[in-house]
Amino acid sequence: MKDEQIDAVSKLLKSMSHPIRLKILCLLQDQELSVGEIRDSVKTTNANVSQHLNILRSQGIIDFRKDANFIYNRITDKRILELIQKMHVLFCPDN
Amino acid sequence: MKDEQIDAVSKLLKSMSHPIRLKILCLLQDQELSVGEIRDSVKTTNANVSQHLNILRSQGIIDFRKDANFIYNRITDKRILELIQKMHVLFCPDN
DNA sequence: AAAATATTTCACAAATTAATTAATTAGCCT
DNA sequence: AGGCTAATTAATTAATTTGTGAAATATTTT
Repeated sequence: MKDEQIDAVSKLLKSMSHPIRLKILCLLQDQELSVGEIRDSVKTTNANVSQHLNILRSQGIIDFRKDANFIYNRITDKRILELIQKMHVLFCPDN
Repeated sequence: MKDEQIDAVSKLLKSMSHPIRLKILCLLQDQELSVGEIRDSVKTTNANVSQHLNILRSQGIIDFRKDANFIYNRITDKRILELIQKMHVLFCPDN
């Protein structure tokens, strides 16, 4: 890896390396979820989820669509899906 | 992933997500290197490399052996090797 | 034993990250 | 329009991370 790539990938990893954000990504693996649904799953405040979502959005990892006054989030980058699957295989062999 | 696994994996990712540490891991993919060799490659101070190595060691990602007054470092966890390879395929398709 | 080399440890300042609360925006419904 | 719900933004504070330089440790060499 070249230095630029190192920088880009480390930023990506950093944005995935917070437990709340990693959990969000896991939840979004196979479904889209609203901010409120995510908030309930990760058990924190609305504002906190919103901020974490923003970090993932600014990295281009997730995208959202608006429906009424709900915002549905989903993973846009297929490479992230692959990476999460790989981590699952490597580090969570049972289940 | 269960919550405990989420926590464990996010710690792992966090330790890999600093550019210096990611570069160290890339360098150690196929060879063992002394602290000084790593210092030259990543262009920082000895103390800084030493501290980053400690973070990787305490995560069980790398190990070292002593030879004279050199310390040679290598990756111990094969899963880390696989993960790095996957990231390389996904995010650095050319080269 | 002293000097030199390789690495680590320590203490500190600067920068970044994270959670919390309150305020704000946006869209729906009656 | 006014009230309600969903989500975001902003400001503040606490905690963590990072890099640096100096001192310490360990081993080799002279």
